[in-house]
Amino acid sequence: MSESHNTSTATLNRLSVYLRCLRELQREQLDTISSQGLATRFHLSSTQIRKDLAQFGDFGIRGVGYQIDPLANRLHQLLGLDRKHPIIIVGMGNLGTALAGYIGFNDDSFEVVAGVDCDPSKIDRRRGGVDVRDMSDLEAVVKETRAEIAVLTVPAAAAVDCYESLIKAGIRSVLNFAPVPLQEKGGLRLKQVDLRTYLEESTFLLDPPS
Amino acid sequence: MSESHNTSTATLNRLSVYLRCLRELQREQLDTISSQGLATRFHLSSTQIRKDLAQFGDFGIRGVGYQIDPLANRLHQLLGLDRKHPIIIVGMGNLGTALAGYIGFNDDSFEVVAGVDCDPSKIDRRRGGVDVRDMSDLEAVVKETRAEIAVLTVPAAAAVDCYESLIKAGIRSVLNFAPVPLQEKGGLRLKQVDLRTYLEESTFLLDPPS
DNA sequence: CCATGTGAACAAATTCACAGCA
DNA sequence: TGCTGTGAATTTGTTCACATGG
Repeated sequence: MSESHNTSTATLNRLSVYLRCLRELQREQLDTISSQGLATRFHLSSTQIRKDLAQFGDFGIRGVGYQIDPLANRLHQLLGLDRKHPIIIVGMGNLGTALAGYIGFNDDSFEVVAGVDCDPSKIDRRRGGVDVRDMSDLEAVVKETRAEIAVLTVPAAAAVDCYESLIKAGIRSVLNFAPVPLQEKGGLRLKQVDLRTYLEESTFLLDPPS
Repeated sequence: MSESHNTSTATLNRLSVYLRCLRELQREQLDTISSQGLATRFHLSSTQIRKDLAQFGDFGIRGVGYQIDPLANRLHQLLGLDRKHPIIIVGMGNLGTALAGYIGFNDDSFEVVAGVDCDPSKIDRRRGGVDVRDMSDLEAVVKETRAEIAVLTVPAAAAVDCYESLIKAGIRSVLNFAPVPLQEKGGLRLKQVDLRTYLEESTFLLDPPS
């Protein structure tokens, strides 16, 4: 019902999940689904589904549930997936190259438009299906490709500098895979994807202390 | 001070970050640091640092701060990093191969002991520095290597089946990179690392609705 | 006197429970 | 009747403020 956007990250992540669930239901030719149906099918919480969705309008039909197609369309649009987002990969090592191939594969909302690196042996070649450009041309690459999102996959030692460069170049959102905590600043969105932390979370929980 | 483990994921992730910060301070030959010092240096919250650390004992010295070496050692131990954790990679495509090289690089707490895949052209070769074994030998591989943690990097369509197999094979913790919501069950730890969701979070926030 | 450790206040997120509509 | 949408209750997490101890 509300129109202002103070949606939490947690809610946002769930919207993304809901959309994926709906896509699956669409493949099964279903027409409507109740919050309870979604919940049991995909191990979610029905109340939470209703709360999350109600933030953006009254989609549901009481006594019936949600119409899958319109709801999926609305989520698609809400998440900004109705236009193509150009992405650059910063650091075309193995991980960067793998992600370049991974993102945008079978997807028409995201496109990896370039990689950048500072290793001369990689520059001006194709890797992972994208052209690799010189890191020192970053600003030009961003301008040229209108990239909004950067995936940061450089070694830890280079992460802070690269991050600063990305800000200067006008990137608006960064997914950081380097195990270095960067700080969100200005209007820039930052998401830390920290494999090391995830593994350490596991090992703590595997045999908890005392 | 408490001895029972009901530590939240959020706290756990922060412990991992604290340890990394302490490592940096160690490289700078520092001896002690106050919660305030840590906070301003690394853009954290001093109160939260104290609350988080106090859960595991009284490490700090009032009026002084924390002794870096003992605290780092304790966190290292708490996080289970004082022994080596064998990891298998399930799905040795580009992403799996890249992660195989990435994890365990320069690290003595984690070791990738094998990859598994069902593509015959990959099986029994080395990729990303590890031996690739046949997915159908999973149980044997897990037994042999005593792997506790699995990194799941198979295509979406295969994720659920592979996950089930991992449970059967006795894996205790899974890091899932496939864009498929799996459900945590039994004593098994599950962590979703969903690139797609992260990107969609970005695009929502880049131009929020209405 | 300074910085920790912590109870108490506050804020955020989740779950409950039910009124109201198709 | 069945399921949504939502206030109210609860749980969880964070911040404040200060008593306590080196």
